[in-house]
Amino acid sequence: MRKPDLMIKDRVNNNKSKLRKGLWSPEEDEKLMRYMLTNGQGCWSDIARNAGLQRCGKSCRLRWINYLRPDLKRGAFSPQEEELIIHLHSILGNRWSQIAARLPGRTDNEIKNFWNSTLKKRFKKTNNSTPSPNDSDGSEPRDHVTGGGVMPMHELDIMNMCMETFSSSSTSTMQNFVAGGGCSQFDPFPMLDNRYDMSGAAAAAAGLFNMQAQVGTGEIGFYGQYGILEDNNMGLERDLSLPPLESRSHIEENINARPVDLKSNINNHFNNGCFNNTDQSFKVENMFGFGNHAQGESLKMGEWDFEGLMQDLSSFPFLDFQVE
DNA sequence: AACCGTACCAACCGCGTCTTC
DNA sequence: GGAAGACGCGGTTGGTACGGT
Repeated sequence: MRKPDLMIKDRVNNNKSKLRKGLWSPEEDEKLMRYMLTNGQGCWSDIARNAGLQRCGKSCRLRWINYLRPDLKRGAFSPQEEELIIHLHSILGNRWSQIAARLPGRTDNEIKNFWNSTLKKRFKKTNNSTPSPNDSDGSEPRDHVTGGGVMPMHELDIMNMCMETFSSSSTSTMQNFVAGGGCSQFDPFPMLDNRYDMSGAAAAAAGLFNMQAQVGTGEIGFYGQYGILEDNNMGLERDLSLPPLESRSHIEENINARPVDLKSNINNHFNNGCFNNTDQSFKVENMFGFGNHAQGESLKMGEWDFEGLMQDLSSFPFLDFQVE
């Protein structure tokens, strides 16, 4: 993208509003990063002001969510992630945030871009048809196939993939998953929450920072998130209809890309127990993100069909680990 | 080497929803 | 109850990278 020094023009253009637009400079990134790590998330317009950024809160929010968040996974989508995106899109349509919620470390923007730039074209080429019936505009989920008969090939692939994924983990894995939450006394990433935390027994066994929970490589990751959908032990059935968002399993590799001081800051923070998955005092609300999406609230607009949807999803063979 | 077209992606914009006063 | 501000989402834009000619 544009080099920071080429943004002078932008700066000049935006003198009137005093608010910068365009690409973020490394200095701005660092300011925002520092502020978020020190103060945590709050009102975005306050964050923008207090962090000394001449940006609107909206811009700060976007930058944080799409780029600075330590748990973001960068790089190409794995074939398994592609499959999952295709599958979820066939069900959810262009509800990128909901799709992203099931792909650890991926943002809605990233998935949206990937869909529009890659998958859409690929399907046009190979199929002369759309990747999913939603592709036409995607705003409305189609009737999904679980009740209806023919299962598209990619869904069979996903089933196979997930069966492999859980062939050695199944129920106990998911119980561990649910029981293995982290703690959070100070969380600079309230939006991320510990709900993403701990991709199951693998995490419990290996420890977060040693675990390379590569999404789509067979470790428990995003598929596992479905696993808590019907875990009634927590009495959270309804809330669990919105499974966890991203895991933090890629924090370390992202941290490594940060300036040293920030890196140590983050490490200190996490080592101080926030991701200590042996902490038995974990909070349910942290684990499941009551701070945000799944706040135990009523379904919001646009989620009206989601519960039923997920119920249908639970009928997928590859989700059988839930009820074994 | 220069040009062109395409792919990719960061960021903005507009709108709907939620929250607060 | 209504207005204002904040937030979140999806669509779109615009710039850079890259490959082909």
